[in-house]
Amino acid sequence: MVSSELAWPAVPATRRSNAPTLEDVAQIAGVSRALVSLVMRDSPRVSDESRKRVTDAASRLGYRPNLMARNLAARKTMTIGVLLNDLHNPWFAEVTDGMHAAAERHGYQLILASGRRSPRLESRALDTFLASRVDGIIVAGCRLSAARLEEVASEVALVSVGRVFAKVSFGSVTTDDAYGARLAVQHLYDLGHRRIAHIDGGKGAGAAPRRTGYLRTMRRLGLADIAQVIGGDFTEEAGARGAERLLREPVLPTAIFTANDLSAVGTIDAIERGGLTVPDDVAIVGFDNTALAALNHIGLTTIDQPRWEMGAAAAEMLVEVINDRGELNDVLMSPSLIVRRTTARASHA
Amino acid sequence: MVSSELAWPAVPATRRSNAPTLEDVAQIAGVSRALVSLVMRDSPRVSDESRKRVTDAASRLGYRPNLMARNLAARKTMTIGVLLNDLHNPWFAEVTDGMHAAAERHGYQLILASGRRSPRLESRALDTFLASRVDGIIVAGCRLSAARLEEVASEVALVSVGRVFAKVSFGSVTTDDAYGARLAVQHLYDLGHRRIAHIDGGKGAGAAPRRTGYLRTMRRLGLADIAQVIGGDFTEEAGARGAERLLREPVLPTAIFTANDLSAVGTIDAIERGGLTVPDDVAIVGFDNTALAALNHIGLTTIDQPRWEMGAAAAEMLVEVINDRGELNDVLMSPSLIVRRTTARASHA
DNA sequence: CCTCAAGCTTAGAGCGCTCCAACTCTAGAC
DNA sequence: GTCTAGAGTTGGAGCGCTCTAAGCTTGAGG
Repeated sequence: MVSSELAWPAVPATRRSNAPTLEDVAQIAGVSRALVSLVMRDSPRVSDESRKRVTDAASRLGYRPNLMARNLAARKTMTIGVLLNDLHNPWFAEVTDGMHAAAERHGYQLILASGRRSPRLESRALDTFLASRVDGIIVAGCRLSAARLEEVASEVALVSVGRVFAKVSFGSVTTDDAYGARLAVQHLYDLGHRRIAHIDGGKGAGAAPRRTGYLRTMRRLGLADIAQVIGGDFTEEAGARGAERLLREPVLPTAIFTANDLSAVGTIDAIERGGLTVPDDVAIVGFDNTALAALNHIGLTTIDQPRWEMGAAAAEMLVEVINDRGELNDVLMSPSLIVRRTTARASHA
Repeated sequence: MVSSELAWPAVPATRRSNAPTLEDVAQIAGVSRALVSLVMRDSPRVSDESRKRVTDAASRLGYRPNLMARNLAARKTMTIGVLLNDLHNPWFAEVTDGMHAAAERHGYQLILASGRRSPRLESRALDTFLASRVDGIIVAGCRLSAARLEEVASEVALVSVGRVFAKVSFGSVTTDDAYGARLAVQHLYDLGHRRIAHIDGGKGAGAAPRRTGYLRTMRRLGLADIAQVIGGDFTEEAGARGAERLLREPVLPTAIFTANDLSAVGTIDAIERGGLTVPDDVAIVGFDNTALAALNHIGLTTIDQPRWEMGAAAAEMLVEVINDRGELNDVLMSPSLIVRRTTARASHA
């Protein structure tokens, strides 16, 4: 008892944690700290014998390099901070998968943070990334102002996915939403539809280009005079309200293009409640190709965004910039049409 | 030119990065490094005047504490690593929200990682957490073996959400799935249903207790002889197949309890394709109360898991343990019944 | 026998911060 | 006037790692 009490102060006050360090491994292996460091970093300039002694000692101790110490000393972290605006939206999941793949290929790690749909929290998460000295940042579906992002971009390379900003010093990867809208309208036109309405997404992300894409295509097809935009906000509710409003009009559209899949589901619901059938009485095209659209129960014709590829492209661009091998720019990716069961040839055609 | 060349070596070789440090702030403010450190950590033992000088200098320089250096020196990170098994599943989003709230309340940060449905990647993510010396780890819906998690738990406090493990040294927070199943069956029973079938989730997480909960409740209600479990796997497809199989039987169930919402949608779809209506011919109860169930278009009666609360409870428990104020144990949370439009009084009752 | 390059290994000076012991000042108690 | 108790501040020793420059072998070439 007494001996242990006496022994207590002998424990170096400078080592509280019991996690083994490089030093410990070096001591056991009978080599210098630097050599252990080289082995840990897979340096080729280490003899096989030394390597084995070190790895043996390390595994015996259960040694695990301390990333904070390593990154601090190496002055780089090999990690990319990814700010996801909303974990609830599966769009982000697939984009993130693409980023992971690209980052991995280049030896980078991803650390994720959720903005929880709040600009304030998003901003805070970015501060944490900066404080952690990540090598680059990707913001996905970010609600922050261009000014705030500029600020961040002045400290570290940054790429925005899913949202472009005019005249900024950071990169972006987005879908060509206007083109997607054109695909939707053209598809309906090809099926013989002429009276095609659009339930839009109001001020939501991507709503504007989808709306103008719709209008422009209608004009191009000579249908400008019967183009009809109903205000919405990307919710199921909005889709239903829009459809109800259309149902009250004297002459019904034969097809509706909604700003996203969720609204499309609301639209379908309202139309069926109104006693009409989809696609026979009214054809519907959504946007985003979410899991919802793919449900057999729904079978929604929609526009697919290359989410995975967008994530991969963003990470790829960022890595190139971090390594001074490229520069940031705005990448526009092409969406594609996914035909399912909510569209069919116009009945009067 | 020459002067700049001569000047080059004069730049201290010890400062490559241009990010300002504590030292820089101290110099500008005319105080010691220690004082700046105190101000940065909001210490109360700093005079107002010094505080102002320091904060002024800091903001002038755009100083931002280096988290790696801070955590290294402080021997703690005030962060909790959260391993999400699958970003695609919105279940994780809500659980994470709960964690965020609890962590925030205690001054902890969350860093997220995605296991992307792969045990190998999950394991790697845990290694990264350990290397980053997080103060605690929460694994959500983790597919890793108990042995592997034990290993991790031996290095840092760990809590599992959504999955219990027998006799382990880490905590868990899960839903009482058996009780949820009982709620579902009892609800149907109260509506007059007797012939209640179950389409299960096979070997999926939570499938077993839901199945046994169903069977036990049927027995308790004296319906053991007409209990019927159809094999499934949590997919829409499985729900449809199960329903089709039931439709081929001589005597139909008047109600079906499916292991999750997605299967329920498949079941509804198959039943309606079979010419029957929900809920008049067959009532359906799902499980999980996902966004899918809440869609107006679907209106699924289902069992709600207190996801947010589960996340919060997990983070809360972890923080208590980290601060030596509590211990890890297994928490079972109660689900509740959400009645929507896929259940109604049995027609023959 | 000396030289030298190649291959391995090491010492030591940081990285940017925290934390503790110690120091300097008042200002009030006696 | 001395003493003491804070309050405020500081130097310096780490935290665990990387990286540079230099050191030690060894064996081939001269």
